[in-house]
Amino acid sequence: MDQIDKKIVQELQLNAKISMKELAEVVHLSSPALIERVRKLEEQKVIEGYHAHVDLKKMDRPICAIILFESKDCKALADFCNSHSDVLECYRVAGEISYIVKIATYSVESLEKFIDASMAYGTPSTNIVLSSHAKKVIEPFSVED
Amino acid sequence: MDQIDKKIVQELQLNAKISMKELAEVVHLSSPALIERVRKLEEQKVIEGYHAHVDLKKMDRPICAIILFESKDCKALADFCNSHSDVLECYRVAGEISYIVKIATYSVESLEKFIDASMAYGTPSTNIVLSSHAKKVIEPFSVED
DNA sequence: CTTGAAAGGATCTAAGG
DNA sequence: CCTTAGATCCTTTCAAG
Repeated sequence: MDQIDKKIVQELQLNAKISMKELAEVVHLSSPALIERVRKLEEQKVIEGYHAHVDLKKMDRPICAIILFESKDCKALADFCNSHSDVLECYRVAGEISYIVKIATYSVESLEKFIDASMAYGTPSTNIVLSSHAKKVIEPFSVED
Repeated sequence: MDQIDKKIVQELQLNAKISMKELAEVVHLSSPALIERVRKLEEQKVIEGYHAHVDLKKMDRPICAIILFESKDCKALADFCNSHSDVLECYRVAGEISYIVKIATYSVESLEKFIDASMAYGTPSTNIVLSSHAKKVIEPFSVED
């Protein structure tokens, strides 16, 4: 991962659909050289994939919550979460809290329904998201950080 | 958003780089019809963008943590988080906890450094992520949920 | 790695249902 | 709002240096 690879990864994080020709110009490389680098980044799985991002509100999921769980049976909780369409992300964590889940749902009613269902697997503590910000470009860790 | 649009969004979430020709075949539509639908989904901002996903470990960020903050000055905390390269996501939430931040960093030492720096803006409670799962395809909310 | 040329696709347009 | 067919344009690949 030299500086050029970093720039390539950065650009593809911002815009996965940029053409190889245009990206080649951005990093001052010829198309064949650029394409070979991108191929290697994909092969090494530095780049895991290319995905469209959707607006949760437009998907009728205006309510977002982060739920902290204390649970004795993380496996059962994980299975519940993975099979529930409201769940976007789940994290097994070390500490007093054992599971953290991010959900997006339709209404306060559907949120209540989720919480009630989840209580079979642990003790939820629900935090409604008021606003959020997610980084589009993740940079390789460097010592300046 | 009819059934075809849902399928289009689903496929583009899985693979942003699928060609319009191939996607047209998947949804049993002609290329021009498919392209027009995709254009509208982009224009309506149902699809917000297309991004490459990277492997955090390959970016020298093997340690992931979710940090819960109690803070009196959320603005200052938000500014700190938005300017720090370790921070991937941050959420302003309602409740006892006021801020939830997801970070990815290089080492226990760099984690400590982050926590120490963050303590100027609030009281952090750090949860190290042991394992995680994120949904690739977000479906529109439907009554069956 | 670069350049340039050739091949193969993809997208766009136009005409028609 | 859709389809088909044709034309154009662009990207990628290949060969040579």
